[in-house]
Amino acid sequence: MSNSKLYKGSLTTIILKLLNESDKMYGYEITQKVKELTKGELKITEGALYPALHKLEAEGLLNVEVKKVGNRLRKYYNITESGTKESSNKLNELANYIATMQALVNPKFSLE
Amino acid sequence: MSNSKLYKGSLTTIILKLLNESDKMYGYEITQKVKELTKGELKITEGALYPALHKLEAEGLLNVEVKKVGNRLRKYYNITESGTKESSNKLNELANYIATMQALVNPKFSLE
DNA sequence: TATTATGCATAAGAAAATTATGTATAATTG
DNA sequence: CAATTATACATAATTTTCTTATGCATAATA
Repeated sequence: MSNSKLYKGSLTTIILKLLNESDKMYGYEITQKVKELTKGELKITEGALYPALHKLEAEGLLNVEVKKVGNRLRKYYNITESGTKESSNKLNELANYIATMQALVNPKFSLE
Repeated sequence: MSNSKLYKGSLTTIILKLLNESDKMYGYEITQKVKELTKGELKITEGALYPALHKLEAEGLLNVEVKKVGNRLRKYYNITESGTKESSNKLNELANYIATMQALVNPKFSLE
């Protein structure tokens, strides 16, 4: 299977990219950052985000550290070495997907 | 709900776009056209394509016409008026999604 | 003659989201 | 000061959309 798949896993890419750029982030912070960067265009729902974070942690791409801030808990995630590699893979996949879709939709962007 | 969703329905967009540009196409032809335009990057599977075509027809976005070619059947689909409108919507959604992802992934492409 | 290409289809299962809840604390607003 | 909104986590039920597997049949090619 050498061909790329139809892209449907944007969320993982977003999470890995953001965590690859910052020291650590917690879930709620990610939702706010995405809202800010996309001017409200994209809203990460909690029902999607938290399971995704748990999965990435289980796969060893993220580490988690619980911190008590005031009287509330925060789970800070930071990216692991293999998470960094996967982040790079996912970003390449995304760039490839975008190029592919542009070739389909706009003949001007034909693939070489 | 004014915000765009995470993009996961590329196939419908592809089908509507191709049919909006040609008089009529049949399923197998669509798979080949996509393969050609994307230099093999994207392969539409039949398990995804045929149900998608049936759904678009049920929604009134496509019309179907069965033709016998040689000794075999082909189902030619052509786009309806509302299909053309939906095609335009889907293409806008896609362009918007791409811009959003680029803003997330590459700060250079910040949304104005 | 066997494999590959053409042409349709559906069913089972997986993946990844939405929507709906639930719990709890902190801050703001009327 | 009471009610709402924001912060912060979580899970369950459901839906959507895909992959993989299978089935049937004809035409072309090796």
